[in-house]
Amino acid sequence: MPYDPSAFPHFAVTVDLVVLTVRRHALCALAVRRGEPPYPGRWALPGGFVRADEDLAAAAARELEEETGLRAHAPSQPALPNAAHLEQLATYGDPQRDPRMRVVSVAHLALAPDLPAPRAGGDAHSVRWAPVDDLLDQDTAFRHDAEVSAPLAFDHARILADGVERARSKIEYSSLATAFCPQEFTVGELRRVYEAVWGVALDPRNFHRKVTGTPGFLVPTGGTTTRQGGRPAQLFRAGGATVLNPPMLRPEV
Amino acid sequence: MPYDPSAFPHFAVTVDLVVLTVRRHALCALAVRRGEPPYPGRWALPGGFVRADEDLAAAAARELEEETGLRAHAPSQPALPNAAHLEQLATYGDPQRDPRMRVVSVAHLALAPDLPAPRAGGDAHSVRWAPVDDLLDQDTAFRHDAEVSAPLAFDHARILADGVERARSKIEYSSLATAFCPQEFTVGELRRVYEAVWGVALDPRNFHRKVTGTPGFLVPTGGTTTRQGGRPAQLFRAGGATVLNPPMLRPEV
DNA sequence: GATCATAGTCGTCTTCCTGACGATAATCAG
DNA sequence: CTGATTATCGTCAGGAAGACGACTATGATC
Repeated sequence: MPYDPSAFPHFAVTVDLVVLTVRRHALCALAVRRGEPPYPGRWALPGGFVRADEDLAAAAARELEEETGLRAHAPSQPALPNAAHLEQLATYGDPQRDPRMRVVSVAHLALAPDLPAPRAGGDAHSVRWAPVDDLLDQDTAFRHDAEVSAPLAFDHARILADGVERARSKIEYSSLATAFCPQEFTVGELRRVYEAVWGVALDPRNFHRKVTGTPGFLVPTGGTTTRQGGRPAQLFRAGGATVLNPPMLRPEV
Repeated sequence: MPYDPSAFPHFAVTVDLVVLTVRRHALCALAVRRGEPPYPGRWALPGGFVRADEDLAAAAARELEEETGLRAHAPSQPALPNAAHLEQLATYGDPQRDPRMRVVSVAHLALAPDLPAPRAGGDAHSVRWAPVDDLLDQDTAFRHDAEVSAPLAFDHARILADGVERARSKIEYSSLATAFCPQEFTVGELRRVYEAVWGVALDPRNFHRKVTGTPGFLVPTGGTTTRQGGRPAQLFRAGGATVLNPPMLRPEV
């Protein structure tokens, strides 16, 4: 096929990952500390170059596995152990976003259950889960937790904010919140996911009525657990339903 | 800034446009006929290469204006005449999607009011509005309208389908349907937009109650019109509200 | 000019869903 | 045994939506 390679500009293409999980009642994102310029020592989202013969989704899945050990699952394969939800988020291509060269980044959003510990690629201190509120808080100059005292590198604060907003809105009308839970979970655990992602308190009784009354959302496994304390709670798996109609309503204030 | 240009692969980056409008009770998309290989003679979405110093949104706005004369308006400037809603849709980067080379396409979605006629770049026959159902119908071999008898070039059928689905879902919970209307419009005209985009019939009385009862959605201009026949209808402009809560419900079947 | 078709607008009624919240059940820590 | 904690069921009032009747104001037709 004839074409003229000089007839159009060349770009580097990367994938960046917004990997979210819920830890200790807080929505957290995976952050890596940069070792090299630009922005050495600053925290950034994990990511990397797309390879010459690699699809965008494949590149995102590869980066996710390299950083966390998590496998991405396609919508068709819903219940692998250690599998995370992965979807494309948006693409960022401001000409000035990387001082080195023209880079277009295709950001992806991954939602994962709480993991024992982030698997560092090599240096255990170079990757961590950080509460998104800390990462996005611009006014961190006087925080005593120096680990997150500078804003994210590049335009990653913007990307993270977009990913968080996507997650917040998407759990309203889809069953995506179950992606934050282990394979078997209780209604209370699912409720705490909503509470952490939205930053609100939900009425346990109304929440229970809503999720157990939506056909196909939850299927009971028969087991119970007391891992949250209190009365034993029924265990559920995510049902086949992917859309939630009518949606879960996010409280106003 | 030191870097090694051979350390990562180079890509061509394009923007492709899904430009939607409502004409004669049908949801239509802008299609251009390709003159050169690959896929000569086939219909495709408008689009083109991103320039070396151009932001993605700017490239999409430039292509939109080149093809239609429409200006894109940012969310801050809601009511320019001849302005269309423009937003990023998704990015497509399958290594095989263009047989010539590795091309990553950042697709954008534009919603426009019905236009008098598509402004061709040069050849008036090379650009047209086509009903999306015709463009997406794979089984067009025996249609007598030969103009749309072949599937769209590249992966543009997939992109168009994604754009249509985005529009269909987004008018549920936002005031985006007004982007398909002229600056002043009636409740009935707005209802016909929903009916065309969703392909359903809506009850005029319930629709009227819903849209006029949602604060900030519509503001009356004081005028009336009989351009639809029948009793004169009040004219409205789009109000400041961008989200629709509770949403407009799309009928089940 | 009377009649009719068309489109717009206002109400009513029933049903469903939600938010608020009382009450009961089953565990663990002392 | 008592209290704290969490889970689960039930009740009630208010709001929103679907179904649909009724009326209004125009242009078209006879």
